[in-house]
Amino acid sequence: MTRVLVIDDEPQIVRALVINLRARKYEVDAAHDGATALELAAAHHPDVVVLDLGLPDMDGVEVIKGLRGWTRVPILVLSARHTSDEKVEALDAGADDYVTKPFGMDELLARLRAAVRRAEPTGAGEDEVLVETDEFTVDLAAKKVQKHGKDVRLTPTEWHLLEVLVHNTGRLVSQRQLLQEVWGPSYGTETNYLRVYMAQLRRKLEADPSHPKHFVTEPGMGYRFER
Amino acid sequence: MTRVLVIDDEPQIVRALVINLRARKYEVDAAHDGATALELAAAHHPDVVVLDLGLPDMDGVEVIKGLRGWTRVPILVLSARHTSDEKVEALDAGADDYVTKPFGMDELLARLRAAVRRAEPTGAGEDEVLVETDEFTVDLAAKKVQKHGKDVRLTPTEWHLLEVLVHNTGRLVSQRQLLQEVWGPSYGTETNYLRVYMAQLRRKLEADPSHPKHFVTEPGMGYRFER
DNA sequence: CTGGCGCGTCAGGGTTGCGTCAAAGACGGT
DNA sequence: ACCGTCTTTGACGCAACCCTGACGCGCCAG
Repeated sequence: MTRVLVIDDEPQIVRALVINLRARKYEVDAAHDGATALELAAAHHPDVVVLDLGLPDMDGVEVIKGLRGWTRVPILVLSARHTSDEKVEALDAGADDYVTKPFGMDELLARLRAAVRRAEPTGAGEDEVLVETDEFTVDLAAKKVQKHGKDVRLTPTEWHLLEVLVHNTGRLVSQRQLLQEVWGPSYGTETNYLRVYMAQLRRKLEADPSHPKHFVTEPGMGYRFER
Repeated sequence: MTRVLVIDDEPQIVRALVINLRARKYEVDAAHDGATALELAAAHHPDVVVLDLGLPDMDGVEVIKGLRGWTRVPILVLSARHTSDEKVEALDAGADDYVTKPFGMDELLARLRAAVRRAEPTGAGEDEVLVETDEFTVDLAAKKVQKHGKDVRLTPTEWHLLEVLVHNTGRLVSQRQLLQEVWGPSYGTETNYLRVYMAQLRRKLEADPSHPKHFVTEPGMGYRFER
């Protein structure tokens, strides 16, 4: 059974979607704001997400990024905005499709089927949501890190950096790529940022920060996360 | 480089698409009817297809089915028809997205990026990026070298040199080419650099550095990497 | 035999890059 | 408006890397 997560703050839209989806034998969760949506997604691992960009608590694009931090689940965006910019922004943030309101239910369902269909066969190669080392654990979905069972507090930038590194476990990530993914495309040479934040990550996570086992420096090239 | 196949019978639309795509460094093929489209797709294996449903020789949906018979390449449908039925039919036939004309070029390009992005593999089913010899292995994706199972640390220049040689496994690479690829286009005669760094590579990777088996010198010409 | 050429090896010095610390600046919440 | 947290920026020491020059060896031609 296909699990759908519907995120929208307008009750009548949610109701219409839920009714139609349930009638077609989908399993449906609903959230009316971004925070609970991210929680639900982490807890239930839906097969597809329907997301309204106009949420009360946070920007819809932030929800997309939050999901894309740990999963490749198809995201179908709903929005009342017709402007090209909004669409481009959402799609480039990681959305798979963009439907403007008002929408035809038939079309939405067809787009949903298309999104689920192309995700299916890839579903076998599951992404690791929980990455463990001998001394700490990274939960990409819950955005939580534990060291010897105790929660570790990371700042947003620290987390983002960790996320990129863990996504490429074992692979070398160039300093340029790290800077552009964490700080934005206009960065690329500010390697001092990396030095500072790598030091903080190591101080918080490594057993011996001055002799890192998991956050390895490859001088002149980049950094590598080793399990 | 990403290969795009554009299928449309209206010359001005094809021209607009081709110009925009080429400007963004896509490799573009164009077909103006379904039959040649299917041929081109089979011959060139595009990474994404942009398909106008209104073709002179056959129904666009037939083109979709024809493609879906053997490939999962993302298909982005263009159409002047706004009716829900048409969209549903195309999407259920196997299309990935449906854009109605007139369309905004920005939006189309964003949808194209989204389609290409999700088709990209992550991590697992990768290309052949592992080169093995009897004594060491080179992982081009992770930028990692192991000798008898133990990691070997290479400096950036050493790695870069190795990369060029491995990319041309079995072929002779001229000293000029090596110098220009590793040190930059203004170099070409500083063969002493090569001597020093080849020696270091051999010392780190060869079983008997003074009698190299894999990093072969072709006197006066260049070097060759043999598996 | 001898000189020249190309290649391999080695070691020293200038330079770059990294880790660390500290402090100033920006931001958000109370 | 104040305060705490996070981010940015600068300075410094140290290690590693890159370049360079010198030397030895083998090969070939004169």
